[in-house]
Amino acid sequence: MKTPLYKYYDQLIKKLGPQNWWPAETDFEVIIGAVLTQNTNWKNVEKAIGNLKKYNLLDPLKLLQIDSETLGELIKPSGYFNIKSKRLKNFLRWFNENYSLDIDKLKSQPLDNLREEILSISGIGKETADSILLYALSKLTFVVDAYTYRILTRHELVPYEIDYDGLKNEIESELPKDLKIYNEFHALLVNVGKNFCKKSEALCDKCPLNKFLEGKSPAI
DNA sequence: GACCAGGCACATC
DNA sequence: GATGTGCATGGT
Repeated sequence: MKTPLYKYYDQLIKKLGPQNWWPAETDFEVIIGAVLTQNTNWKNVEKAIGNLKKYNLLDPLKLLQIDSETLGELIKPSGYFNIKSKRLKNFLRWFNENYSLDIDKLKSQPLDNLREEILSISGIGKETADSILLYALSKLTFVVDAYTYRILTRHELVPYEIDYDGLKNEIESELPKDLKIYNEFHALLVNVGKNFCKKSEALCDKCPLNKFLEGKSPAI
């Protein structure tokens, strides 16, 4: 017997198909994107990452070496560029001092220790940390974000009072412990959040799955 | 011009 | 422990 959240995942993947996240060419690019997309439209992040690629700077050592002001200019399109420049520098210094800028060394660490370590970096909160862990390092941890909360509360799949850890635990306990499912479910929720379940709309009226979930139409 | 976008740290009560 | 605020560009 599948849980309600697992059923919801099934409906989304059947309707929308695999999202094949994260949209990046390398694991390191995932990490940079995870910081740059904090409270920011992904299109703006793409412009910023495009600037880094243009100057061949999407590389841990090169980004560690350039000064914060130059980095800020390059990532300006993603917004909050001064603070994000510092946050990237914080990560890169930690990455260099503890793992010699070697992403394979990061991947070899156990999830719980690594999550604690990454969360201790100033500027890396829970969502950014979990995004890095899941999408760059292939660790089994679910990524909660504003879309996750909005969609699942509006569908009454979780209570409105739930917080980040509560939502994360609820989803992880109701889904199979499977990297592909964690990967796809989060990406599907972002898709639904962007295209159907918008903030300005009180209800997800346009969501193709809403009527089914309310039991008012046959299964899709 | 208002509102929104794949948060986070910090101040204040 | 909850709540408020600054950070900033670019699209709708």
